[in-house]
Amino acid sequence: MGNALAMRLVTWNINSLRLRLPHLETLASTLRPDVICLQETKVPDPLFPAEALRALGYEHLHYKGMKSYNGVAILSRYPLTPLDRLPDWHGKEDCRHVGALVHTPGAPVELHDFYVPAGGDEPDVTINPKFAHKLAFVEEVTAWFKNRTRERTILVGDFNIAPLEHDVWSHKQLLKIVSHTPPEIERLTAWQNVGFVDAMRHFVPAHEKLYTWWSYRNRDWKTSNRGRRLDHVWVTPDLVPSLSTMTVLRDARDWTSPSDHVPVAVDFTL
DNA sequence: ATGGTTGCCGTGCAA
Repeated sequence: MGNALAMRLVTWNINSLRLRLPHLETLASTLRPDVICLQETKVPDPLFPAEALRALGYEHLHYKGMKSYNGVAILSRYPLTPLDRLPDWHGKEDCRHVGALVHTPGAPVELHDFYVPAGGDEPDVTINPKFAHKLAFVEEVTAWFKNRTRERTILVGDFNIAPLEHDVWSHKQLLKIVSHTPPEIERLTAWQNVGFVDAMRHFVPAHEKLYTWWSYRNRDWKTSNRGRRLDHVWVTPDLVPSLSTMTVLRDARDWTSPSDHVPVAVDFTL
């Protein structure tokens, strides 16, 4: 970005960092983000392609990954101070959260990158432990943020919950589908109400459809357009005046061998 | 109501 006191932030569930490294290069050269938060990197730390990312201009890297599943990463042109001592959510070492102070040309901002559990297919905690895990994860994260100072903080990631009626293609048909059920939405809303503002909906009114994910299982994602907004950018209220633009990079869903999620970019004047 | 596809790997599992 031209403005020295600005930051372009992208969040993207890349669904395998190593497979889609060429797409990340495209993203880096076209949007030129200052900071990129990735989810589902699916790469153990010793195999993380750090050199390739540094070559793209992301000198500062903070990541936590494992074999085959999950994995999150922050790539930054600005120096990072990783937040160590983040909780081990739900007693699992499953690489769903990293955080760092980002030393922008303005004052530092605290950035959290989350990959919330998808929760399986059955929205019933008594028969589906993955759904129970998802609800418990959000509850634990909510309780943790209640005890922190909540200023100059940004939360992004694949939250795997589409909370608003127009965050899904059919509110009525998805009410019993994991990602849009009332217990998930209640918990996500409680988390947000700890002290965050939905930055995407700051730009796009609640009555307009807004999606970031289209299933692989639709032959023609664009025609059927059965999308959901699973990816989010939240900011503390003090950062709302610094929100400048927001872009959902819908075109990325048509890239060769795409992720099922598309990148979301937000520009700040910090 | 069901099945649809993808990535990880080398089989089913998770999404």
